[in-house]
Amino acid sequence: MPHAADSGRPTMRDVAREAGVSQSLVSIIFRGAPGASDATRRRVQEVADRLGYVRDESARSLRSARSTNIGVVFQTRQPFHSEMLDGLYTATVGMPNRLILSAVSEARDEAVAIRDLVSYRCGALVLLGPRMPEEELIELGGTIPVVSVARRCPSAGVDWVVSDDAQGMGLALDHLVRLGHRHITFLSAPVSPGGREREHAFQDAAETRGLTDEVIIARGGMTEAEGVEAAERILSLPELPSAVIAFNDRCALGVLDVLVRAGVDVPGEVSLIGFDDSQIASRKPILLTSVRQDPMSLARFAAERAVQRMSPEGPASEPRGTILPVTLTIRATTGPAAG
Amino acid sequence: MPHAADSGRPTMRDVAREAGVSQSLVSIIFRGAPGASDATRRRVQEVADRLGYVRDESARSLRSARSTNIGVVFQTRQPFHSEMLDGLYTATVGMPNRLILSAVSEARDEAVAIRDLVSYRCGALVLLGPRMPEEELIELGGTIPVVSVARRCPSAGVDWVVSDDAQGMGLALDHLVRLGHRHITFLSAPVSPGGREREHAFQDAAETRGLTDEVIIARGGMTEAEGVEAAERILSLPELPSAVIAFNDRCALGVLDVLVRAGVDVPGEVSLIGFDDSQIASRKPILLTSVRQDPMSLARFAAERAVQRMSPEGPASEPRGTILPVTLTIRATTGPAAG
DNA sequence: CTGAAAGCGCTTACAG
DNA sequence: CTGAAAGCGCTTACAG
Repeated sequence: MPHAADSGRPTMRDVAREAGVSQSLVSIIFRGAPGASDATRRRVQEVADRLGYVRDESARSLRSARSTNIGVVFQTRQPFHSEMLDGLYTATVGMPNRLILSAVSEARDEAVAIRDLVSYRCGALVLLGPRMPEEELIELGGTIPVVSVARRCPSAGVDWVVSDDAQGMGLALDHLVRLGHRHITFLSAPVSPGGREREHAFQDAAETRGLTDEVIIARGGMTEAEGVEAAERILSLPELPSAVIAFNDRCALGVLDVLVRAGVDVPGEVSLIGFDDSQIASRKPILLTSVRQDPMSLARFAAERAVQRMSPEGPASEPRGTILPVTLTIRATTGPAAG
Repeated sequence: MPHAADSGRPTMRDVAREAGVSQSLVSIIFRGAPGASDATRRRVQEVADRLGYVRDESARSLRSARSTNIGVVFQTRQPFHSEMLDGLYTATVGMPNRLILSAVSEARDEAVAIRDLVSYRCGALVLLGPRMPEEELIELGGTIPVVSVARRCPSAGVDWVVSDDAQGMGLALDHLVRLGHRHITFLSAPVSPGGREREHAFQDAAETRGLTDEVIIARGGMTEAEGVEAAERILSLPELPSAVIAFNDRCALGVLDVLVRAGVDVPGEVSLIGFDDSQIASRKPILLTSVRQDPMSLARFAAERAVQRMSPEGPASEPRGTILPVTLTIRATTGPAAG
């Protein structure tokens, strides 16, 4: 009387029967475990393909002693998150670990996204730019291995990987100073993940270079719209800064749009630098000079660390925080200071 | 000797023991099935929350007679897909159906993305702008209920939902004609999902309005970069068209960037219309006139149809294709024809 | 390699 | 409501 879960999908049992082997052997083959000859592997694989067999992930995951799934929380509408997703998929090609995605969007907050991943037996979580309070992040890290990407976490229980904002700011400022700029405005986004760090990095870098009095920190943001507003405020000033560093590329794009339309020559009158070096930065005719955070490296690191933490042999205690180097991609929005 | 799957996560059994009820009852409560008083529901829920219980989705999904999971294939780097993801999450709030995401990216093709969803026991698939050959799409539809979004499929075995391109083109052309435009260029993207339909819609709409001789179909594309190239070709012509309709907003943005920088007055010299009315279209200072495809409506329809097809009582045969109406959002890139 | 077995955490009927 | 039971499709050890 029980059920009729019969979706018609073939099971391992079907493959085994059809190939004339035991079900255990099929399992061995699909897990890539030792215990089958190459010839048998090929034959069974062929039968499976012919039947259209797809291993049931729910059953595998339920029965497995260790979970090897990596849960990924990302935000829709964040192009940089999309690039990191690409990187995560690339980084896990050929690995037995599967990526389980969970999006944060208007109708779905981070807590729900995380709970969903837990319910799918993820062995570790990769959180892209998590926005939850720090206490919650730390608490979560006590439950399950967590890798926070693009946000630091001062706890021994949470791994994190960020780009080197201090280095990035140094590169940006050195580039500008070399071009003769001194009146430089940084458009900050203190409420975003990693926003405070980037602001401090700017302050420190300016100080080190003796620019403290000539430098301004102004309200920016992490979206194009906020960049637009910031640019409008800048245009209303009695004097334009000679260079602007934006919190990220999206903000820089908003600024650029407004400046170009206002007839401001970029970089003739104002130089502009973004952060991320996202796909759009390299696009003609934008050609934005930008501090390059490599989404691929961030993703690869996050995936590797997640896998390490899941495995029993993994390093249980090791530096939890990692800072990846950045580079400056110089394009067409920076040039010699006017005058 | 079996395993040590003990992740420490509490199970239904733990909740039952702690709450002093049977495991069956906890299951009833978590499924929202009848058979428990409100008071008991509250009490058990409290215990579950206290223990940090999260229902195991692998087990639920494995044991359930019918799968209610909706698998979603989307493309990273497609902002419109992100908007539809938001819509899908919004549309499924409060429904028992869960969304399982699977991305198509550089390192991961559509076939792999789909296979992954099958392995997670999805009861139906929602494919955003599928790019596979039509035969494969039809074959897939024979295996599992499929809803193709933004691409038609002439088969009784596949549901699809698209925006009304014919209506959209009509709205766009009427708007332009009313403003006095006759020399109108359409930037096409024939290889993209739904690309051919949109091109035909333009041709038909132009014909209906007696514009056949004054209208041009040129190479466009679905990315900003292709829009940039198209705009550069347009600028090299002896005479500018009086209006341009782009395949989508991304293409239109590339065009707009180039025109603005070339000192072309938009809409003074050239009017510009996009398709999608994506978030970025409404952004200052872009303010792109665009044919509005509502991602929310597309998503809601896709989710509802997927649920219908999964349920045994669902309409087994009904119109499979649905065309949703569009609107024209008029902003700042369209104006009276010059002269 | 085979074969029989246990069991992951649930859902699902069923008798009380 | 309870309680005992079967079983989803796998993984995992174990004796042969």
